[in-house]
Amino acid sequence: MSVTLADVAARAGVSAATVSRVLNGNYPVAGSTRSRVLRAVDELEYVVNGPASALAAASSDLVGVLVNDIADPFFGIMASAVQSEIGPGPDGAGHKMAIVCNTGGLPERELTYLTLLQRQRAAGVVLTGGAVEDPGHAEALGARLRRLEAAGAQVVLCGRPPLPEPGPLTVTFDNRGGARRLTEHLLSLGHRRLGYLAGPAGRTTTRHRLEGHREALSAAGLAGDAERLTVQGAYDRAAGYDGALELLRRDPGLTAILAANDTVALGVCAALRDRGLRIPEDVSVTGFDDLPFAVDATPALTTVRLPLHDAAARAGRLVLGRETPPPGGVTTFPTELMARQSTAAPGR
Amino acid sequence: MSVTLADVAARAGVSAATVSRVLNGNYPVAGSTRSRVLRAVDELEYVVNGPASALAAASSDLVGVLVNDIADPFFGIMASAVQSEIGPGPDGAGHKMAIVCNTGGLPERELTYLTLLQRQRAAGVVLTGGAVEDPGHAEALGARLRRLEAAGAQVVLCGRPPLPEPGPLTVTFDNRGGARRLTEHLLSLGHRRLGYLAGPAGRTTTRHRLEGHREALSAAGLAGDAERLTVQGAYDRAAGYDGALELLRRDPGLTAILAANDTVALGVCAALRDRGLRIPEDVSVTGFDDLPFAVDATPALTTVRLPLHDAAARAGRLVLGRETPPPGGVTTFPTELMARQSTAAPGR
DNA sequence: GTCGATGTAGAAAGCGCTTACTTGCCCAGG
DNA sequence: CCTGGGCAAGTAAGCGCTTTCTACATCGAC
Repeated sequence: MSVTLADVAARAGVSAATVSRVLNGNYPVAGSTRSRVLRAVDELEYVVNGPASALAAASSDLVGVLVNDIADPFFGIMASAVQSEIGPGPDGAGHKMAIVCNTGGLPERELTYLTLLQRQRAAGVVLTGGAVEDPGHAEALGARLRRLEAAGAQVVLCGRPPLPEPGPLTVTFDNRGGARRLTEHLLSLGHRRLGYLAGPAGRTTTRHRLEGHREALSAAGLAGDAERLTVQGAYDRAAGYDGALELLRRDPGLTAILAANDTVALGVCAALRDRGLRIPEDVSVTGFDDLPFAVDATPALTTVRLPLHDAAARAGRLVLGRETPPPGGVTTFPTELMARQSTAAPGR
Repeated sequence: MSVTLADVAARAGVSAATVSRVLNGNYPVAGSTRSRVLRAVDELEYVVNGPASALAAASSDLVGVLVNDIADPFFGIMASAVQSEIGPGPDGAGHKMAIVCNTGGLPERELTYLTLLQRQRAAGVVLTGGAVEDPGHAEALGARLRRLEAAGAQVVLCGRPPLPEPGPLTVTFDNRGGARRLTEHLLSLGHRRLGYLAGPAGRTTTRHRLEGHREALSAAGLAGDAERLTVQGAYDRAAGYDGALELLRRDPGLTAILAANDTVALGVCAALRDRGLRIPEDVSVTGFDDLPFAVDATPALTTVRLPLHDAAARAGRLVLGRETPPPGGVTTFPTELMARQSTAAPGR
């Protein structure tokens, strides 16, 4: 039915072992034999049986990439970067493929997918996105990751904080510093009444950004207001819309709103506009992440750039063992303030 | 080292065959035996060896999803929809996983990935995005798809036109009708000098949208202008920016620009703004696709909504054989005009 | 009381590859 | 001229599952 190694071997007049060695290139084969085999492969249109080779070699060409939501460019960019590191390059070489798993941010789903990846005998797994801060889940997750590693998979966390030692390799962002600088930027413009839309509760990303924000406020002697003007919500547009209205209710005179991310910021802008408030004249708005659309918003969003592509590419290299990890296994990427037109000195 | 079927069988006091049958549930097993086996599975934390089972069963739990660029929400939305159909549901059941392949729109890469998917013995493949209209590539692609199908994979095209009979199952959009209605909308507002940014040459999506556009122009007796005011370009923001400037050069008095898609439209808006032109007072702008950010643009983009999620979900069901295809195998989804604030009667 | 269904479980033969081990060969050194 | 080392290729034993075929009860029916 389908062409096998043995067929190729027969055609080339060699043994199956030799064909395998030519194909895997990890054993000396004479030049003439090699070319005879390759010709036979070509003529028969032979395609390796991946499962068979994974079974025999006890490891597959598959790398799992866990994301909260692949439709969100935040994760799409990271998935794309991982894939371009592990997949076939411009030369067509490289056989690894990415299994993208949409967890929807749900802890159980995360565990389910990790088991499925172990079942596929994945060569590695990249976990992107912030982690859920539930002790129970953290433990279950840690156990699952250890089992994966025991099964021979390389685990890399990307964009989430390191797990307690000895945890998996980690590539993360300085969320806290970014949030601090963003807040300092607004403070330096003269803002004193800042609303903060914090993102979903119980996630590390949310907490780190909030900490950075409060750090800056405390340094400016505004710690008291922080509690009152912080609203939790999802990482989506609707949360931004509703959250902005809620903040205005709590303090109709606030002059700036920091959104949990760029998408939330869009919702904030829509709400402010519907309320007849101008940006930035009446209220300054900031995002976070610097996704491609941030620069196209009107006004262009002041935000914090995360080097999503670079970080995920590095995660991709680490998962393949193509890059040596730093001592401790944790790489933290800096974040950068992108001051644009959605922030200005308070005008009211 | 790792727990196998045999270990589970030993622990449950049954044969490996029985364990396999319990796990696959396609053969009668007595209730008491079944529960003994499941307990053993639990106690030993047994995880099926996917490659081994794929080898023995001659088909894996993997479904390939080819996209041009996973970082683009257009594809992200489709990938997400496919995944939610095939992957583990809310109940945790379902074992299929999606291998997302970024082709970058490159024909060779497309072929490379299809071979890789065949190598993985993928149960199915969903090809999204417009096809390249090169006869050579079309043939190579057709051959590759036939080989995949011969190898037992179910192939589904999603968002690209059907291949000549007997081609694979297809789910597609009425791009032409959408473009026609969009153009009619502008014509009915009174526009007579319309610029068109057509997207990359040699792709079916580009051609179909262009045809719809010209259809409407011809019906209005404006066929002559069409040629002159059409500019080809990429599907990105920069193409929109440059294209808009080029169109203004060709006809400084044009009153509307139709962009190849929403992302391109953002570039158009930026260029117009830089030129000091107001939207829609001076120039109306339209997008295509109705991606989430379209409604957040300022002004909100008039565009054509493609039911990306529904179409891709259907593709996901078709690829698993969970939905019976219509006779002929082609489903065309309608598109819908979303008239928003970026279009208005010409004001100059 | 015997016989064919019927329902449940086991035995064993692969699935197509990888890889440790073995073999055969050629050539340099004694 | 013989021998030992090194290279290239072959042999064959699995890898962990699925599935066909077989075995054996149990059971209702004649």
